[in-house]
Amino acid sequence: MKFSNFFIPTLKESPSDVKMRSHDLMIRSGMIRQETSGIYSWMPLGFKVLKKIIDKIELLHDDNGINQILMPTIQSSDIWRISNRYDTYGKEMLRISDRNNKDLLYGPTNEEMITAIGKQYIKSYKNLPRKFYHIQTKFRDEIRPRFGVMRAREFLMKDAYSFDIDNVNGESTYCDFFKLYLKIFSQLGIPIIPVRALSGEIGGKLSHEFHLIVSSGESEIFLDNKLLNQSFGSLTLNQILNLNSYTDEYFKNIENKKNLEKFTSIELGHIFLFGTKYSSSFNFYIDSEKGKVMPYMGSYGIGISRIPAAVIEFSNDKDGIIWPKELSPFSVHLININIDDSECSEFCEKLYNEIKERNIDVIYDDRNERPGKKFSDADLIGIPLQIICGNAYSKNREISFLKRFNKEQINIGEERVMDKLLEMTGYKK
RNA sequence: CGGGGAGUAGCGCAGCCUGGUAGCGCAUCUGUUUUGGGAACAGAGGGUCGCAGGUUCAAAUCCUGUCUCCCCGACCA
Repeated sequence: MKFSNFFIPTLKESPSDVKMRSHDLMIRSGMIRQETSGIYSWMPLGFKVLKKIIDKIELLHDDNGINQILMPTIQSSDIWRISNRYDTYGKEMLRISDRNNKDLLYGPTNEEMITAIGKQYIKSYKNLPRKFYHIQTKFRDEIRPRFGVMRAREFLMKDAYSFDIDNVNGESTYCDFFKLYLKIFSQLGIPIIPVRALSGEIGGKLSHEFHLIVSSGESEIFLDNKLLNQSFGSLTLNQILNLNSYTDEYFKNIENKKNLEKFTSIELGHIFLFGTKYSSSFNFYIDSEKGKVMPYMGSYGIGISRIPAAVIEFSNDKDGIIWPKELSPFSVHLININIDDSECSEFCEKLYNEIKERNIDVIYDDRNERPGKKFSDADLIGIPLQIICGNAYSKNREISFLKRFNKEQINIGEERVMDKLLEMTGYKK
């Protein structure tokens, strides 16, 4: 992508009502634009990050036999009356009515709808287990939206739902999702901490949240700090249940509070095994070898649109964003300093095309701007590797490689540029 | 919902107290000179002063109402 053809409306000054670092940087780097309280447009750069996250999540869900569907944003009140949540969900639910005065709502979550879908099609235990997911906009009318997309009213969420024959199989599915979540966050470059949670409005007994620890986080979690450097990937269900980490709500109810340290964090994922709560209210039975049984269900959410903000909150410096390479909107930021020097520009064009041919996501700053503006935009946008072509090329045929995270800069002869690039972006060891 | 703050050019703000017909910085456009860390100079464009009503010869400014946004708190997959 050429910078001149990619709309990135960067700002020098921060909007006055912005309080959180990530919110400020998302606005100034032209990722998002506020439409009204808690509702945002995603501009090209922001949407590109979102798509990186979506792609990774889709890939890993598909790999695990979880079927992608797309449910509507608008739901009928009917199914919510069946679960009795139409009355209990409260003002967070945005209620609307159509021209015939039928009560509709903008979905805050989809347990009811997926249960109705399951009930219609799943008739036999031979159809279980069954897992679905969708990635869709949700709306929750938060009392006080804040911090940009961090606590938005309209937001993008991945929610998955599972159907199992009984509790044992349900727990096994739950355990699979637990591990899938660890894998997803790991592949997004996010050091995640799983914590035991209460299940709240959704209902049920088994629930975990997935948190990113940052000092500016809105959540509080309590954990044994030995867990900070632990990998959780190979845990059994029993080990998962005995993890010494808790949400603040859960923490209040536990007995042994020794060795638990408090951290502030951002919640990025939440999984529940709620059992027969909805299959029961929907009278959802299937035929099994033992006669009719109610399926055990679970739901599994990831706050997709919150992830970019959380990662920026976690990784930035005074000059801007520092993307981890896993979800950086581009892998390489090629900067042409001497746009008027034909040798320099020809080299950049050629290098740009070679990078693209290798399917490496590159942004090429070909704009007719002063070096200072190009550097500061590059730092603000935060691509992990900057490749700078300017005077050093004109004089010595050298190109500068600059690592965004520590600003370490080295010069490389032109013949070794591609090799070095592959090495530094991790495409070649 | 309680408490507080703010709406003036795309963004950041001044002007309001003490009424006289709107200004600064950044950004944008033109020209010249510049060009390895947000350039300099010269010029230009851009505003229903959130909205509605009232007071007045005259309202961004005073009064009333209203809408919106932000902050703190309570709340929250």
